[in-house]
Amino acid sequence: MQELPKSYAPQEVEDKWYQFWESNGFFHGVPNKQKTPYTVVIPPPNITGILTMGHVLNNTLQDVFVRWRRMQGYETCWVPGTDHAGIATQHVVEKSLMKEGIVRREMGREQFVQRVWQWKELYGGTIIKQLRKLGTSCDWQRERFTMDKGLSDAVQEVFVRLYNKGLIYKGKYIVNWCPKDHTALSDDEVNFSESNGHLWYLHYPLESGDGHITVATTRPETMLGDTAVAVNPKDERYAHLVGKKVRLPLAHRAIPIIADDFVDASFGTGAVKVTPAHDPNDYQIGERHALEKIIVMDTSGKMNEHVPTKYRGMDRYECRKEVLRDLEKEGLLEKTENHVHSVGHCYRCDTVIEPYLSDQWFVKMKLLADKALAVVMNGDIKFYPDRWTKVYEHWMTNIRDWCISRQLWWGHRVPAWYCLGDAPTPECKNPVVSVTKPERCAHCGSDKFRQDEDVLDTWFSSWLWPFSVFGWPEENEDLAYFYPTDTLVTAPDIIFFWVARMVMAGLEFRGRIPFKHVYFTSIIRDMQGRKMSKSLGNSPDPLDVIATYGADALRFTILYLAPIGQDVLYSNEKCEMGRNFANKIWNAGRFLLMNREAIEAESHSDLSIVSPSSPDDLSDTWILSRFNATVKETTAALERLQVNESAKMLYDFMWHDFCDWYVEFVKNRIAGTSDVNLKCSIVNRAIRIYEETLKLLHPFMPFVTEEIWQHLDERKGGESIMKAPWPGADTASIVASKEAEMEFLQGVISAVRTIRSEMNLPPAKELEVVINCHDDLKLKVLDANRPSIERMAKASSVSIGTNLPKPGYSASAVVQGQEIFVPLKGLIDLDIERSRLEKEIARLEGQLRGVDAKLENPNFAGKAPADVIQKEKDKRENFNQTIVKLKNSLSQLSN
RNA sequence: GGGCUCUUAGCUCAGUUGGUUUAGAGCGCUACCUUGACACGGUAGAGGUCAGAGGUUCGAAUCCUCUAGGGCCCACCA
Repeated sequence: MQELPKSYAPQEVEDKWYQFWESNGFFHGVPNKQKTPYTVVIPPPNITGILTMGHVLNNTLQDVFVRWRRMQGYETCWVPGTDHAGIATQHVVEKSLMKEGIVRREMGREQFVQRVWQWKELYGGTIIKQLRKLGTSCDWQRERFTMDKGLSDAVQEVFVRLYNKGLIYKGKYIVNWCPKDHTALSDDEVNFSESNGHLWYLHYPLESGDGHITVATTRPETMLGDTAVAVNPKDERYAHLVGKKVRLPLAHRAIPIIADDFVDASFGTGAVKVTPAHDPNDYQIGERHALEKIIVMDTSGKMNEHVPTKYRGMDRYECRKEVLRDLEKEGLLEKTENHVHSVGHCYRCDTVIEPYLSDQWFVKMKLLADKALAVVMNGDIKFYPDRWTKVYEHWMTNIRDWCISRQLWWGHRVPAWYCLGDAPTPECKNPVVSVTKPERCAHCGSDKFRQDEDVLDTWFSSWLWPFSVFGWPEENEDLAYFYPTDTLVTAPDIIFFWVARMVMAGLEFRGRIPFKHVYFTSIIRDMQGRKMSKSLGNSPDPLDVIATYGADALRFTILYLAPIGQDVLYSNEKCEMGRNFANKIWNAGRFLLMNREAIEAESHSDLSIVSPSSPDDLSDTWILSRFNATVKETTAALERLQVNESAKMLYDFMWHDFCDWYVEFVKNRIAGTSDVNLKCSIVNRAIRIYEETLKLLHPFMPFVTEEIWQHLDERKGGESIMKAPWPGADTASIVASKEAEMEFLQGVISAVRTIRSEMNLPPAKELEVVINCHDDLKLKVLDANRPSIERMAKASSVSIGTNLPKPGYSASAVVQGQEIFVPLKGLIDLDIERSRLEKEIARLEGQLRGVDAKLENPNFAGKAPADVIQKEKDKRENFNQTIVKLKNSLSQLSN
């Protein structure tokens, strides 16, 4: 066996092992009746996306769950894929065309869509390649894209089914319109932000000629489309005007003054201009009062033919200025106030959205939402952390219909057809909804049809993801076996976009929930707490991090840092923790292998055939106890989805228990014997525990664990740690008394080390140690581990006995009631020792006072459980004894 | 306007149902150590009235109320 390098070099092994796993098909899941399935579907990243720290957290978490369950014997299937991301992708391709001087509209729809496909083949899915660098064990044979044939079929099928059920309808409604992208946006795609605007007070003259009514508005240009002025019916100031008319300035139209409850009499002047075609509230008022709806802008936000000639063709903001100037000229602008209000922006291009009346397709949500709410409220689906349940509930009970049409070219086209017959009947205006083009119009018999121009919201394909990836609507074995999925790991900001809608779709089309657990991840922020964003340039490139620190280091660090539902402040330097840990694991393995080799050479035999000795050694019993406790607790934490907890426990066990103490004991025991068989068994046991620990670590750090595991033994071709069984906890090996014995032993060693350090004694200086022990069990422990104490405390001799006198000029300590003396004649500085002891006594007396106070409190004695009281009494006893002994030492210091 | 969340060592954060805690970790800091696994390391330290006030309890970082200050989400206030 070649010697392992001194430190772990992730860059040299990661790709090798990833290819090994993938080419051996270890990631692939197939229906297997003998096993329980464990299914995860990836939240499909945008095809335009590149890997961010958010993806790293999200996908590492999924990988931990999947690798862990796979080792537990589940038939795992983690379906990866990408989302076609309508607006985002169209944008990217449009931009690249622009560089060639090509305008989308000029090249035509068909050609453009073709270009997007070309773009996708060339550049799309970068993120998928990057994910492999992270080590994700996705089932790549099942990779899907939301525009794949099968998934597109699913979309069409769903549209038709919902339409036939009356849950999809087409209507004229006020939608959020992006004048730049020329498309409607769903409510969720609009970002509202506070902005400093103005409130303009406009005079609308009464038609009767006597006076005017003043309205306040933030968008004066829309006044050209006003069809009423509304006041609150209870507002006495205006009661006499209701039913009268005003003359709309500039447009010179007469419009009525109406009364509507919506109007807040205390805001502005208490009178509102009503523009039903350009404001959602005004639209509602318009519906209630049968007002005309005048659209005054075109789809680019320019004023159209329904406004006076002089404003036509003006941009909405240019028009705003012009309208204000004209009103002022006519003396109709009363005043202008500064006004902070919230303005909606397009989530893609940040253009101010325009409420706009247009023809759109909608999904009726009420019925779907009621069912989807129920399965979360009754616990069929559990959210982690639970508090998102409330957010979900609030949204689901206040849900509005979902606008699913988008005026884009890239996406799933609405499967609705319009008759183009030469002799249309009135019914021919109604669309025919069908997956395929209808052969003949049922009304006029024509065979000419035009398909709806709109495409569907991207989320209209994502909400089917948990079953469309398995081939739905086709019923097949995969779908039957792998659906429903188990754990969904996603960011809380898409709880409405995606999570809620998947629940609806799952129930509607499969009759079953789409997943059982939803893990909402943390948000990764920079050290100032800002969100990672392109414009701030504060998002590290995970691939750089992997190149510098290694994938395992990144994975472990981010898992360790991210408790469920708390945001994480991240910087690259934090990955040093993971890198150092990987290196620590590496070197522990290196130590064991080096020793085994040395012993094999010494014994001229194959060490692996020598079985481990029975665990009569305390360090063996202890490490087994600690190991099994770690298995138990780590597994339990994973079951609660508390990945950071399990990461911490493994870190502590591997570093502090295994390396800091156990390996040191192993060193001492090997050095302390010439019996080769004994040496073999000591190292074999250590290797075995180490190997089991590697398995526990594997889901977190797949690469380093595989690399070492492959060195640990001669492995056959297709063997991998990722196929090894997840260790089970042998609870019988968890022995509290043995852990207590070890704690005592560690305490003794630490006490001597502390004396050495505080007395400024050189590390190489060997010390005499005298232990005065009055406890039979502890005596046995000390006696059995004398060589370890000698080595680990650097002692030339260790005298152990009952009633040993305190040597003169010695430093002292008390561990669990037993006195430890280190004779230091000629070396001791009495002042240092005195202050050491005084400080310790003072500290203990402080503790003692606390315990005394508790015990003297009659309420405590009366109400606390007996075991708690006993514990406090034991504590008091301990403190007392220790204090007495230390005081004794103090008084005899100079003897 | 509603709702959620956070405030624990210089920094970044753990702390599951209130009691084995003398409140932990990593980084940073101090002293010593290049000892045959590891300086990406070891040993020993310093450092916190758990944001503040009240309450419940025998007992609170942990449960409740309020206050202050961060962050987030939802909502039609023109």
